[in-house]
Amino acid sequence: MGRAPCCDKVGVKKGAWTPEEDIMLVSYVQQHGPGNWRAVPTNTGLRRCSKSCRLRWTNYLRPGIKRGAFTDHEEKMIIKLQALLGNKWAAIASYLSERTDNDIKNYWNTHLKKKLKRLQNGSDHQPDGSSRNSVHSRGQWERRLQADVYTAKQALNDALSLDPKTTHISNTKPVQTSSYASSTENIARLLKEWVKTTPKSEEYSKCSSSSKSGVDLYGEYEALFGFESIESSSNISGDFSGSSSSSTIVHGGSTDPDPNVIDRLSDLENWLLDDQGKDYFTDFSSFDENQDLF
DNA sequence: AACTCTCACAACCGCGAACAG
DNA sequence: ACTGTTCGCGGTTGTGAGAGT
Repeated sequence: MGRAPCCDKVGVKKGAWTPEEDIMLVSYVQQHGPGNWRAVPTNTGLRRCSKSCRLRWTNYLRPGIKRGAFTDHEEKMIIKLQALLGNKWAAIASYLSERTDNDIKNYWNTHLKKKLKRLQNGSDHQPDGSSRNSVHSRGQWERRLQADVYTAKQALNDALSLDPKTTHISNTKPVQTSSYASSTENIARLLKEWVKTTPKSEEYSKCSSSSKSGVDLYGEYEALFGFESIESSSNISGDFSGSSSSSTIVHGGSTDPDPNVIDRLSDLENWLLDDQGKDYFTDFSSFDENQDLF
């Protein structure tokens, strides 16, 4: 039998959300909390599909969402987690506080996928058949990566196979009405952006231009896979169990993480933050020959 | 200045899982 | 156990902005 549409397609508005719609949605969620999205359009008068309301809330209006350029550390986390988990964006997002799965997915598709492909193609480039990019070192690297991915997967499986009733991986904050108040910050930001006419920030410009004009391939690898400043990202290790969005890992509700679980996750966490990560990609020795790739 | 191309990101769509009756 | 509904996820598309010609 056919699947019932999530909403009546007739009269449903599509496209970009207006600040007025955002305010209507936020005020509704402040009152009733997120959930029962089916009822949102009728109760708010929004001429939007329930799915659209949920998406708008989870990706843009929800409190605690960080916008703007991804940091080096976030980039590295995404790369490693993607290698480990595949395109499980919600799961990856659970490790990156303040980022949404949609944000990460977009960033991967528009930046990281291309970046990695470029780097991979560059390393495969063997014009004379006797490139310094030896199959030997490449093979070593692949084996090391496979081994460590296996180890990390094992750690993840162990952690996830624990009894959910006693598993408190997350110290996700309990849902409180007051927590929605900070949505006003998101609204304020959206309103600000709505009327913004100023040029993009320096950081953003730097970020977007670097992908086109970068010339230091070695530096690119270092930047991608080095973890030189873990301290600067203390929220990852300190807030490791804190989740930003819904996830397959988070079991939610508790503010008292089980220390056993944290211990069992440590292999994975260590791998994610491991400084050795960059070594996988520095076995390639012909960076200087591939500068034209950028 | 006008046009085209490329990029980045917000939003949509369809599928499957989870849940309720 | 079955059926219908709702939700969440991942892939894909649409579109505006900026860069290039």
